[in-house]
Amino acid sequence: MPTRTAAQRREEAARAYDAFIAVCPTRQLVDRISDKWVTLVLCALGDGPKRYSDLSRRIAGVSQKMLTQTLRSLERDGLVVREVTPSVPVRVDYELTPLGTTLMPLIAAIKTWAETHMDEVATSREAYDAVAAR
Amino acid sequence: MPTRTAAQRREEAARAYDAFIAVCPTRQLVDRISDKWVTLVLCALGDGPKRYSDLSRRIAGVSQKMLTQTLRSLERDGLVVREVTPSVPVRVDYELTPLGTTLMPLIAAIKTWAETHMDEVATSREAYDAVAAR
DNA sequence: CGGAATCCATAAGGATACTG
DNA sequence: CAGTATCCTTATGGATTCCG
Repeated sequence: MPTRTAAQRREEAARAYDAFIAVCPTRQLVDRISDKWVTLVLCALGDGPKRYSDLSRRIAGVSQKMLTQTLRSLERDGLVVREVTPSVPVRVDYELTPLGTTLMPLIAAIKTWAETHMDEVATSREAYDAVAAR
Repeated sequence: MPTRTAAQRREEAARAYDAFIAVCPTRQLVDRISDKWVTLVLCALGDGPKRYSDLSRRIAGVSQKMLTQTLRSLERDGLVVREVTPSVPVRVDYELTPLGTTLMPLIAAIKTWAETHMDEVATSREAYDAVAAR
């Protein structure tokens, strides 16, 4: 009889796998929200559908290339839907899918942590830099 | 004759964006956990202090350059502490600070979402790519 | 309006070699 | 052991131009 049960060994293996193998789902999700604009786009879509031009206006500083690229990847991941109205000129709306919506509480949690603790981080940075400057 | 040229409007947008970045703690946190290795390091430190060499072994695929760089930035942000034991050879341990520990539930939430929904994302990607291939 | 395609500067990051 | 320094390749992303 081993010192660890099969369940314990499985759990350890799963933890190791989940955390450190490149193909783990967590890694992929982190890569996803890592993108500079993904969070901002999801945030902008959080309170309802938006037109392409609305998004580009709301997310100041985004280039047309990056906005399109971000929207495409989100569409590919099934997090947003793209709806084209073939009028003249064309009208394109983007909307969160149900799956994309389930991601919003996560964004909210990140936001909450940030608003609660980022001042501590800022303080720590100043202290660190002050020492490094000497 | 417009009141402002396109260039002027772009410049204003960029300035507004900079201001937004400066005051937005969420943006800063996202930038932080966006880093490819930050989440993995925090995860590895989640169950106790680790030596430098332990970390580099546990986080398969990280180069020593990126590991050091990541640890430095986390130390600067006050999320981990670096403890040097001046033995021969040197021994360096890294440990989560209380502040760093408060970030763990967030990582856990991300992990949970990923494990719950990444298969849907994968399915969506396959469907999207299948259409694009035609 | 909502993109696609191209060009190009910069930054990120890996490999390697060396050090206290 | 725990880094630092350097080189060099690749990825990122902005600007610009053109199109249905």
